[in-house]
Amino acid sequence: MTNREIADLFDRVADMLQIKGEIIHRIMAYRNAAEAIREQPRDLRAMAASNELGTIPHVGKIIAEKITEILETGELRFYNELAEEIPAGVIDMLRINGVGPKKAKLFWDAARITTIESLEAAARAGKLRDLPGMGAKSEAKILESIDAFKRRASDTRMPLGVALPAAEAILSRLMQIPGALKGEIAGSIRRARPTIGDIDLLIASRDPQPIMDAFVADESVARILGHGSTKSAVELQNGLQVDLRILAPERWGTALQYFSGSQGHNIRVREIALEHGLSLNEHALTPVNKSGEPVGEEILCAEENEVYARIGLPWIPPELREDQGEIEAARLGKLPTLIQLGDLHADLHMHTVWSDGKGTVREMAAAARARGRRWIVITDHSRSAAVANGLSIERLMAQQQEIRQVDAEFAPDFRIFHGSEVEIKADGDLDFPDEVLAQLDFVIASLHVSLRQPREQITERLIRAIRNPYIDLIGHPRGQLIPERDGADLDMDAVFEAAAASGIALEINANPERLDLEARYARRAAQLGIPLAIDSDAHSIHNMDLLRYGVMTARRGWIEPQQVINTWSLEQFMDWVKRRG
DNA sequence: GCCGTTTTCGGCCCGACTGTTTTCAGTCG
Repeated sequence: MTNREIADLFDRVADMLQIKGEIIHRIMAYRNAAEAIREQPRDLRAMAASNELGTIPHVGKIIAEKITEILETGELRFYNELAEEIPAGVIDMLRINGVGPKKAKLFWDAARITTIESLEAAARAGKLRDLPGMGAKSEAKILESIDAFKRRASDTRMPLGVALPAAEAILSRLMQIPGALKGEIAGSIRRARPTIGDIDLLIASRDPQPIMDAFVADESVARILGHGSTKSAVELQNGLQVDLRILAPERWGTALQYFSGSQGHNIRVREIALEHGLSLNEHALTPVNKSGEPVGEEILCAEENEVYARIGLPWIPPELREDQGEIEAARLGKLPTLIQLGDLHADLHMHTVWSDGKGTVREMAAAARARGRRWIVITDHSRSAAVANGLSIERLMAQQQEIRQVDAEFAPDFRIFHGSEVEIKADGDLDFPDEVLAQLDFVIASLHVSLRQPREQITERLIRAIRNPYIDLIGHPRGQLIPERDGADLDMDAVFEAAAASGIALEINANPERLDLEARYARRAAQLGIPLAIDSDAHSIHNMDLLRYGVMTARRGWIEPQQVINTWSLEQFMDWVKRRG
């Protein structure tokens, strides 16, 4: 089983324990462990072999034993026993908005309802309203939620690349309204999660009503879900839910801290606040005694850094707030200095009209220069990428002539180098022979085909490319597409080991459909000393603006500027390429 | 079930909203 499957299994255990009415802290222990396993970049199998499962946060002796059992037998007896007791459909009901463990158990016990379908039938027949704690309104709400559940194709989350521009557009319209003092996108967008469940907007104002009214009347709104004076929620045409909260500017700091999450991070922060005798919520810090009763005046925080400062911590960048070690690092004064967009001097991966791009070499160069880059590498597709109009060796050499010519026009302030995104073919061979690669300034190798090969085969295929001294960078190493395609089944420990040994760089592809390497792998790679590159993979001049998503992903992966080769000086970069051969 | 800047036992974040209730339980984030 993969890490993700094991994490899902523990979440399922938590669901079942919740329906059984187990104490919440035991349930949270399973949920915390599941989340930590999902974020773990190393294979649990390898960690189990070297007795390292206990180093994963929220994994103690008992859960480590359960992981070992799953790895050895392919199943978990504890889960099987629970599954025999509780019908699968009862767990499914938890996915209906408004149905939690208590309601699910009630429907099961009192009405013999064990599927979403029979829940819907019972609601339509008016049979739910008479159950204890239920009424006609609750029944109608459940029907509405089942409809909404069926409308959502699955548990689809929106790619960051769709959610962020939508959020920016709405927020900028709202900020035009007089009385809107400050505005920020909070929630998982601010933390740069690659997929987004809903948009959280925050505005500081002393006159919320006109802003709220404008929000629910916004051109992108399809449906109003709630419309209060400090909090409203709408659904957009594209199905995304947007929450807007408006609060007084003197409470901005606590509110932004709270609404940025993550939940796990906030729990840790609030625990630390309590150690300082302070109870933290979105409104303020309040001095409390041991029993949690208020013993003093509210402490207001107008800025987020004041919240952290009051509890003895430096401000923590939102991209790190996942309870993945940022609290410990903050306590020790060891938070990373995260990379910023302005640190990037170069873009090392882009396409032109020579293959499947929309811009000419000259147009791409001018656009990159206008965006503050100092050099670029043109990396069109290689010959076997027929659908992408891949270049034959003859066309590659003709392209080199054009690139040298345009480079001469732009030099010395701006440089254009000649590269290629060489296909790693299904049999593991590279698409161009070494003597052709040797004539290029910088070479990327990428997987595009046969991504579903068995783990051993595809891992070996990638490692062969990594060991080729003419390859400088592996493009989008895992081949994932957001939100619909998982990455290849690669043994990432082996990939990283080979990369560290060869000195090759790995890409954080900035295209929001890729964001590959994703943050947890980028963090692991950087820890192992593997250089990274952040590239737009632009197929048009507009695509160059996607670079920011790569930077957001890198920040989420704790990446500092010097770990990324496109932050280096041109001399340093050329030295590095030359030393690679 | 996890965890330790008082602790290896006894804690474990905090509030808004909703609907059903006469003061609270359940759900959600």
